Amino acid sequence: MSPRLRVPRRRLGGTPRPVSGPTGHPYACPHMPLRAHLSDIVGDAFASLGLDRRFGEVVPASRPQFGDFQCNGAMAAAREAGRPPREIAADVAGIVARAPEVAGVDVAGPGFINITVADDTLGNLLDGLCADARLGVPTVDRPQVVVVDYGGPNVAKPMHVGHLRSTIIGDSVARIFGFVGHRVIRDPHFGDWGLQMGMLIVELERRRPDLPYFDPDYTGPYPQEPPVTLDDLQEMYPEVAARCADDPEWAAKARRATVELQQGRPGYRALWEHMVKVSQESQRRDFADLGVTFDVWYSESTVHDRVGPMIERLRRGGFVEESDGALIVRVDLPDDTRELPPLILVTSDGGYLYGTTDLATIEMRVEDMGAELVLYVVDARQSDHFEQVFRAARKTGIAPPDVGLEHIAFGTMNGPDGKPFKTREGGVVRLRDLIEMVTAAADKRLTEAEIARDYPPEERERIAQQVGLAALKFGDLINNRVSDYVFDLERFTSFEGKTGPYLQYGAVRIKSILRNAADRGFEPGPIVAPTVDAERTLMLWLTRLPDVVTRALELRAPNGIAEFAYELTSVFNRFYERCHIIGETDPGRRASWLSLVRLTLDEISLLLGLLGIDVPDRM
RNA sequence: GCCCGUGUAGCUCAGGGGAUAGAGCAACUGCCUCCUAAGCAGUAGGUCGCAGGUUCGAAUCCUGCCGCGGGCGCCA
Repeated sequence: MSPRLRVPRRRLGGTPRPVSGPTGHPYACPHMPLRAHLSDIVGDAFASLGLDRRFGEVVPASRPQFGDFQCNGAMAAAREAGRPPREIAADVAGIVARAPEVAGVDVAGPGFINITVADDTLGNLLDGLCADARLGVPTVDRPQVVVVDYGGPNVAKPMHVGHLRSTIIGDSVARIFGFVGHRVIRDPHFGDWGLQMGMLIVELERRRPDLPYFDPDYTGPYPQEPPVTLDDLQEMYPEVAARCADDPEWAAKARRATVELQQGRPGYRALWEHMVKVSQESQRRDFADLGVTFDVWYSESTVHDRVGPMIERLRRGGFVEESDGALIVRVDLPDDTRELPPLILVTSDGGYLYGTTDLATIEMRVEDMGAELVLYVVDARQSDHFEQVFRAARKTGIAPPDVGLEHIAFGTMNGPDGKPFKTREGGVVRLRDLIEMVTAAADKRLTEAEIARDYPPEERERIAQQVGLAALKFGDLINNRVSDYVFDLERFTSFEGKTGPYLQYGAVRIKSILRNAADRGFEPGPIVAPTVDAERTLMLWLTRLPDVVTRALELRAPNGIAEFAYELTSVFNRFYERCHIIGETDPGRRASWLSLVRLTLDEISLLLGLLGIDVPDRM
């Protein structure tokens, strides 16, 4: 079983309510997309034969030589109708052929209904799209407050390639939700309250026992200057983590320090503030360089003050029990086919775990932020954790039934050996280094391109950044979200073929055409019926945007958008080769083409925008 | 052991009931007196892990098996 991605559905056998929020999306729809319109026409035909109109569902043709769209409903309807599918198809085709939007209908094979759209319908439709700022994409009729939790930086842990996926996918998902009209709140949800803090405290104490943070009797003000740099922290963390793994005594020390920090020991709190600040400064810079922004910068510690009352309320509600000295919420269900451990609220030594803060964070998001849907863009390996947290939130009423909680899981970035990616030295690749590598590669390519010779240095630099980031983001987003994939630096620094720069290049070509046209005084005009195959194909593809965005929204997955953006660009490039716009002597056709390519530019820009990728003016 | 994910061209990956399974890279052949060649056109490359089942139709859904990755009470 287990398909990869599909429209969210009930995932928990026997869970009283689905984890997902309502995902139905009746749209307030100003421009009926072409495919939906044809489905209506064909659906009417089925209905007039006394059959379910849903058999009329039309999809883009799988074999373009037979038509623009196809309907496979006749085969499906055959049993119900008690008639041969080809007969049904022929009847439907006869009716559909009368529609003015339809230029031709054929029945093929066992009962495929192939539809060719009328050229003037296509021209009119595209001309209408030019006037629509949303390019045909409807907004949801019931906007929701959607919290997107992504990025996942932790104190002291440098951002590495693992953070890339969460950051880029989360950013794109947030953009998609925002574009269709939801009110999106982006929150990186810093990890600043867990055991890693205790580890860092005891490690620093081991190295610098003289510092006042560790003296319980010290009362005076603590130093303003941070006692550690980010480099110190990043060097300390792996060392102490390894020691705690080997030595139970150190692990116990770290847990004790964590509890004392959480309980407010002044020296630890002062130290903690320094460590948080030092880490965040660098991480904000990384996010900024990726072009990724957040609306709030909350963290685990943000909800610390509500943890106590929350636990008290859960205790009174009878949701909590004690087990081996810890306070837990049981989340297993009678018909589970596996063992799901309870959520631990308070450890046996009095500390809070990230499940505790996650639960309190849901409470905050619901009560204070008005969240109706929360999306957690986090590594698939944490799916059990979210299952526990979501079940606990449902069971305790912290998440009301109409609030959606979804784990937007993604696969691991592996090395060539199929294991999570590591450098040759065994370390992780830092995000910062990765950004620099792709930028350098883009700069190199720019040097090779003659056209960039006379660009001002600042523009060159900006182009190199935009192109490098495009390669990086597209290289990740083109992958299916839940699949693991192999990290290949060559792919991220390659600018040919199915890459981000290929899309930017297509868009840049259009900008160049539009500039050249303007220089010659050529104005865009009404889009008219196509006269060339490549032009017609481009038009057809341009009508597909709404379906693509809708599907990406439903799946919470950007790769369909990346895929379509590539295909659209590819279709444009064929048109570009075939039809020379500036050289076109028929003024009406030239004006139509100018509008067509401008529309193409708008669509590519929109799609790239949803992926978090900018388009330079030239490259 | 139980649970989750995954297996498609030499490589990296799309596609998840519909016609002859796609793309990029790598290989090979062409195309810059013409809007940017980061491009375009073409050739070659596949028992969709294996075996059953459901269906008019299966890479896609179901069952079993095999390989790989991951998770499984006080880490995040």
